[in-house]
Amino acid sequence: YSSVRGCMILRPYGYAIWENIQHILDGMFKDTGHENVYMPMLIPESLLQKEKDHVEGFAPEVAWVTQGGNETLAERLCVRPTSETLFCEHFSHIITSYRDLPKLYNQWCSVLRWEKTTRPFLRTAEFLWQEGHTMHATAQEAIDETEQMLNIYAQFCQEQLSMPVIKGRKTEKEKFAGAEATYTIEAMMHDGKSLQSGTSHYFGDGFARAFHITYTDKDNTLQYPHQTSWGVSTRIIGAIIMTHGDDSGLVLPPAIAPMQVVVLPIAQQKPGVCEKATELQARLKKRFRTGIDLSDNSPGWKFSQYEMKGVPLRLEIGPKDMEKDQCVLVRRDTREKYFVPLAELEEKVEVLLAEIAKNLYQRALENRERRTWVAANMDELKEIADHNNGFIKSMWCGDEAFERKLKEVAGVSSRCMPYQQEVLGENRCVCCGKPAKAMVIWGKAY
RNA sequence: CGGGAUGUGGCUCAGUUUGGUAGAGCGCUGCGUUCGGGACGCAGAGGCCGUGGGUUCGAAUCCCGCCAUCCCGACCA
Repeated sequence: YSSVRGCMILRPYGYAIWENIQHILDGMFKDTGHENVYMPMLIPESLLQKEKDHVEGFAPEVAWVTQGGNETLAERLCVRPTSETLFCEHFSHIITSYRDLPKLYNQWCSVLRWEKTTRPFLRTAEFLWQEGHTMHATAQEAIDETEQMLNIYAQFCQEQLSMPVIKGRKTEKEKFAGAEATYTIEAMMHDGKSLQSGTSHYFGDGFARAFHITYTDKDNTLQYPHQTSWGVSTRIIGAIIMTHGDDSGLVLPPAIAPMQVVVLPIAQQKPGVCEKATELQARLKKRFRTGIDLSDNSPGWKFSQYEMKGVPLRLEIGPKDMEKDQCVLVRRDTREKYFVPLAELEEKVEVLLAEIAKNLYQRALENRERRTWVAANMDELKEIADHNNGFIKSMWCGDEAFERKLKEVAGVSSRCMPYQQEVLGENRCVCCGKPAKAMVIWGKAY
């Protein structure tokens, strides 16, 4: 934390993780036709007020700028908690014809929310994120965009972060302020608590109407465009820590690890060892993010240090190895040791990094499956929730009152209605026994 | 925002009950010996005891306000 309440400092190693995440995601956004822009950090109050649900949702947690220099401002400005309103105002100026659509914008920035309770990474007052904002001619196009971006997030989490996620839709109670529908990827942490790891919203034309964004269609009729927004934040770093970490510290997925391999000399005072270690680092650097530690800390200290930092692979090189023209590779996830002929080093590193990514995914998936239950009625659900953290699947009639009730009696909230719906038991609501509308996953959230 | 707890070298904490010149371990600096799972010896540096006020001859210690952090709950999208 910094000296400002709830605000976190990202030091180089942590920021490097974010940069790697940014780089991969940004590529995925651009591959699907999105362009980066930058909007101001400040929003005039009148602009924030334009969409009723939106302002009601965010007003309690925005910070205000009321003074510039020595002058009190005629209109106060809020520090953006999210930028829908700024994008909408801008869209209202630049969209006039169907030829102007779609607009596929994204921005990387930080936002500020005056949270009552903060938690490092998971809920900080200011946090880094990307927010995509898009405008489309038709509802269907916007719905497809919402889904496409959710799929990109899910793919990123599963393939790059080795983090299984459940794609689904949020209930009315849990959806974004001003959205018609909110979609989410829900991940389960090591301790069974769930974390919303990314969201994608479909707005319909609600904001467009509030901000008077219109375009002329091919047949010369005035239309409202349909809108989406979607975001992933530094919270995802918290998700990585809590999905894969163990008692020795971080375990980082190779794709985003600032250092994929760390080269550690053994008996480094012996002639040639440091030179050999440096040479191996230089070799590996051509293909992998590779670090080296030539400090005079003991080897044991270094082992612990880089395990704590979650470096996926450790390379040990000492006099005994040099005699045999080999080195030792040790995996962070399983701590397995491999004696590797130097001629095969790059190939072995490549294979092991891929195996680590796969194994991390499997482990996380197994943890999630082990902690997933089905509840047929409220008593069962409470019984499960009282003794476990995890996902509880059950049928639900759609009544919001029951969401509040379950929060009250069992401490769980609805995480999502998964895309992959199932019909459990006799398809009756877990609370009232009436015919159900959807299967919901309940859980304790961070 | 409610209930509870805590702020003392970089970190973890003792000292506060019973007011009397600020302590430990780790870390840090230098030198030497070590080095295949968090090495060791010697010598050093480092603190307006969260902050503002009050009581007192004297406050880390007692009283009041504020700020921050942690746990539980509410809020959260």
